[in-house]
Amino acid sequence: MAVGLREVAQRAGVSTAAASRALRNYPGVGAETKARVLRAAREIGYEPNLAARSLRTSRTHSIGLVIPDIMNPFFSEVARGVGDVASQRGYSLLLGNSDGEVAKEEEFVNLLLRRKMDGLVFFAATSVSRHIDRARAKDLRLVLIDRKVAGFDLVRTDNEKGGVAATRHLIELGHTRIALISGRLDLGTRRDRYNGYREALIQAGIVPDLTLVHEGSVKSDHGYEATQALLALPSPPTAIFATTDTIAVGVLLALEERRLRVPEDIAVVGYDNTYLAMISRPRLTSVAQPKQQMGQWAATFLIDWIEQGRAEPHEPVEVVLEPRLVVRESTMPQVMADRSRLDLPLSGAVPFGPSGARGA
Amino acid sequence: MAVGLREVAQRAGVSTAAASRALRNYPGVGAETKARVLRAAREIGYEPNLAARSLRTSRTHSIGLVIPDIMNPFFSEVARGVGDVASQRGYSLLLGNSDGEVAKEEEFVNLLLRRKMDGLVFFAATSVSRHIDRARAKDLRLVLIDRKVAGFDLVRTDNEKGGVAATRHLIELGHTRIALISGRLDLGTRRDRYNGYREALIQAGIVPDLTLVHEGSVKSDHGYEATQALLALPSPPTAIFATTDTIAVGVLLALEERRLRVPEDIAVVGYDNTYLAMISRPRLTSVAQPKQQMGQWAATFLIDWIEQGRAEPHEPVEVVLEPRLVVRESTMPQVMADRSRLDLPLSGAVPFGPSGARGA
DNA sequence: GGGTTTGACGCAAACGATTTCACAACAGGG
DNA sequence: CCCTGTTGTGAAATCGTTTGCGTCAAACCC
Repeated sequence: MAVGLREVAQRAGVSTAAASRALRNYPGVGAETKARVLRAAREIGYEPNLAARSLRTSRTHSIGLVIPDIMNPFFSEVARGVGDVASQRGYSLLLGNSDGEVAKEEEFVNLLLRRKMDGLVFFAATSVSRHIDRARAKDLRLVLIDRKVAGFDLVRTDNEKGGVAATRHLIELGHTRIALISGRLDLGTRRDRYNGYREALIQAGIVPDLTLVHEGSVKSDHGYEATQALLALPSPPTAIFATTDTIAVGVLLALEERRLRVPEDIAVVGYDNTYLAMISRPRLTSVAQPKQQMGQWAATFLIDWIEQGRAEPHEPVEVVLEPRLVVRESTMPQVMADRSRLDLPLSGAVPFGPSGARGA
Repeated sequence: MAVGLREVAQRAGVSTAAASRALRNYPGVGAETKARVLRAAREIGYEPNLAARSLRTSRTHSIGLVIPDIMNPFFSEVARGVGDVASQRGYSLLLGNSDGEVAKEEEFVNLLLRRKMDGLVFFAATSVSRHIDRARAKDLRLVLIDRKVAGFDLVRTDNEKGGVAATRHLIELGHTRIALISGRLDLGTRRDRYNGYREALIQAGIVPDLTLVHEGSVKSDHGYEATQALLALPSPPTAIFATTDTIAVGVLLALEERRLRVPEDIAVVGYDNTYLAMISRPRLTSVAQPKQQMGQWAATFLIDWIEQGRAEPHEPVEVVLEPRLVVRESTMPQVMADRSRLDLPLSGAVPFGPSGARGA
């Protein structure tokens, strides 16, 4: 009943070897024979068994993607980018949600090993951990996004520059007491944004004030609570830089409850330019990262590596994409006044090319 | 260099057969031998090759998920539900974005066949198509979400009831001219919501007015444009039922531009209760579907089917989950006044059990 | 026309596990 | 002491491909 290569070969009156070569149009098989094999395959509805092929070739044509949570709009956009490139180049994508927990990450790395996936795109929770060392030992192909890990390729945006852009924008609007609300600062990306914030302040001759810096989680709750704390200060800030749109949403809520006007009383900048930023009222000025592109780059890298190999020893590659400040009403009321259309990135792929990237 | 079962067996001084049994703790191997094998395996860091296993057992322990677009918050929540159950039960999840295009769906079904995945959770673009027939012929295990296809299991929510709930809510608030803006009505779910809307109107003695019904896409653009059209009517509606939160976002935008107050001038209800609903201003009253649960159910179903098989011939099962109306300020200004916290579903799993479901 | 190159094709050995079956070894019962 | 049943173990077949190598005929060269 099972229709395998054997059946195809039999029907075409050739050996399985010939059939195999014909189907993959591999040299060494005559035109006429090939046609006969192809026809036979079509007639009996042959589909190659990829498990068998993998066993033989030790290539699975599948890559993994480990992210903290697919429900987070940032990650789902990246995932979309990875998925597009993967399917376009003939790879399957295996998805894993780690919730940022090392244990779950480890589980997926294990799976990668057992399934013999060809590679992995990885948002690591931390830069050093047992499973990453193991991955290194087994010389897995790993491409990281946003978190630098020694020895592996990395795709990221310039978060420091983003932090500078956001802060400088507020400074140019005349603000001097600018607060920062962030997730835990032990992570590279957040640390970079914070550094950018500091740097912009210092460059403008403003002395950074640590009472205006709130470190916590990236959840809206934290934005909400931190804002309340900030407003209770003797001299509260006139602007808030939330290093995540999700945090910014909490900030806006707290301000709304206090009946403070945004941006007249307090200006707010977010980060990531998810559609939270476009939907909130007022719409959020936010630092955009090319999320889909990040995914596309990571996948392209990984697959190129898989298919072309590498000269050894090699320097790990690092692609740094540029962030872009998108100004909306939460800092400048007039700016969106005439923009009537809403461009939710709810579907459709972005065009993708090497533009905007630079190696390092 | 490669460490396989052979090496483990050799090191433990047994045959590969014994080693295989020991590692899967399959009966027929002595306690002492087993211990030796396990230790040997651990010592040399053995990981079974799943491709080889699949080849032999014709089970891959992997399932596919085909959705239109992972960037759509509705689908990413469902995906999270599917992913959680899959990984909890030891399955890998392969993700495919179809963009609702039949061609891409077909591609993924092909892949399913070739990779010999154990099953597929599927948001089909249409109920009848070549690849679904093919799937039927090859007796693939398919579980559908939201779109009924003859002969296959289905997980859905009661969209008609949801439509009734939304509409009745507006009626109870005193509205009689209630518009509906929807995506294309040829899809079952949307048709059901529309039917619920009609039914609720008729039950309340209101004659449905077709000039108040706008069919188009589910994008925000459509909501925006349809609203403009509705406002241009000689007697415009006092309430709008948008059958998707994304549409509702466009509606709110159009109303805001006309300086119409929501809900005082026009009330708005959305559908899906994505976080768009919680973030927009005013927050949207919306019909909630238990999205993660839908995914969890679908995956549970599929895996149960895979592992336990079925009595043949079987009736396809249909699980219908209950929608729930979440009332917010876009219909009742006072309702959220004291709710200070924001509960963005940006991470974390929901508890999951059979509650709330009924078979059919 | 003999020798050599070429190209098409088949044989059979992998790949790394699972599983069937046969066979020891050993115990207990008659 | 033989027979039977139980339990643990190993040899070998198998899953469906790919691929190295050998064969053979046709084509080519001088």
